[in-house]
Amino acid sequence: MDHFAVEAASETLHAQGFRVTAQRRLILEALEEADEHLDAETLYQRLRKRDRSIGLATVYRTLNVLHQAGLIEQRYLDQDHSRGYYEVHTDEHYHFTCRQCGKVVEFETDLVATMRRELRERYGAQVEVAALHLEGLCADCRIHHEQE
Amino acid sequence: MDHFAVEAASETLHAQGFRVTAQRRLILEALEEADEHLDAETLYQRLRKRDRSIGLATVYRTLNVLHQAGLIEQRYLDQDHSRGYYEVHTDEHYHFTCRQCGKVVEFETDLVATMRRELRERYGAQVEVAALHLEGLCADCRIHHEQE
DNA sequence: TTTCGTGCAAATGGTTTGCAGACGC
DNA sequence: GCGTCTGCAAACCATTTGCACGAAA
Repeated sequence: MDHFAVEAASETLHAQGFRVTAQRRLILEALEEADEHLDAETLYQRLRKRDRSIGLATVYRTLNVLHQAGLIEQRYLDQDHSRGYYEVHTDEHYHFTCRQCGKVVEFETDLVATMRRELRERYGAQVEVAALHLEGLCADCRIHHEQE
Repeated sequence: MDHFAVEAASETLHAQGFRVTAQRRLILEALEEADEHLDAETLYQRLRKRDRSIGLATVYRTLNVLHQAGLIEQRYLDQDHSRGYYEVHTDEHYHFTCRQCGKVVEFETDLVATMRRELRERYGAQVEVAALHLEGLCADCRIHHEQE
C-alpha cells in the first residue's frame, strides 16, 4: 500500500545495479503491506493471488537480492530454524516467540549495543550482525500454565 | 576421556527413561572430548573411526535425545543457519563468529539475564531459551582489513 | 541488443523416517 | 520377552540452480 516506500526501495535497487522488475515491485509491496513476518512460501501464496505466473524460485532469488541490498532482514523465529522469515528493515528490534501459542512479540533494547561495545573492548572484535531470539511463554500462556 | 561425565550423563538418560546404548556412550564421549562445536557430519566421521558400523541416522537421533535430556545444546554458528552445531551443556555462554576467518569466540555476559528480566517486567513474558549469536570481524582480521 | 531476470523442473543437502533385525533392561 | 534402538535406504523439505525464454536498460 505504501507506494512511496516501494519507490524508495526501487531506487535503492537501481542504485546498486539491480534491475527493477514487475515481480520485484510486487514482492516489495507484499512485504511492505504485511505486518507479520513472512516465510517464502507464505509470501509466494499471496503473490500468486495477484500474479498467477510468478515462480517460487523468483521469490527466493528476490528475497536474497533485497537482503543484499539491505532492504529486508532475514530472521529465524522457529525453535528448529527450519525456515527463514523476512521483514522490511526498520528500527533495530528483536523477537520473542511464545512456544505455546506461537505469538511473536517485538521489542527494542539497547543491551545489544552494550554487548557490541563489550566485545570490542574485551576481544577487539567488530560486531556487524547480531542475531538475538528469545523463546518462552507469553503473559497469557504463562497465566494459563500456572492455573493448571 | 572424561569418564565421569559420560557416566553422569548416562544416569541422566536412564533416569529419563532412555536406554543407555554403546552408540550413545560413544557419542557422549566424542562430545565431551571435543572442545570445538561439532556438526552431525563431523561427529559422524569421528565416530566411524571407533565404530565402523555406526549410522548417521543414529547420530542425529542421539543428538535429539541428548538435547531433549538437557545434556547438550544446539547452536547455529553459520551465517546461513544451514546446519546445527552441538556442544555439551556447561555454563551459559554465547558465540561470536568471525566472518573472515571463521573463528568462533565464546563469551559470557549477564546482559541476557538482564534482558530476561526486562521482558518479564515489560511484557510479563517468561523467557526460557535465549539464542544470541554475533558475527563480524575478529581482532586479527579487523587489523588486516584496516591495513588495506 | 546486450545482459540480467524469470519460470520451470530438477538438483542439493541437512535432517528425518519406515522398516526389519538387534539389544538394553 | 517386551519395547526401544540401530543401520540402511528412501523420503522430506526449504532453498538453490541450470537452462531457454522474456524483458529491463
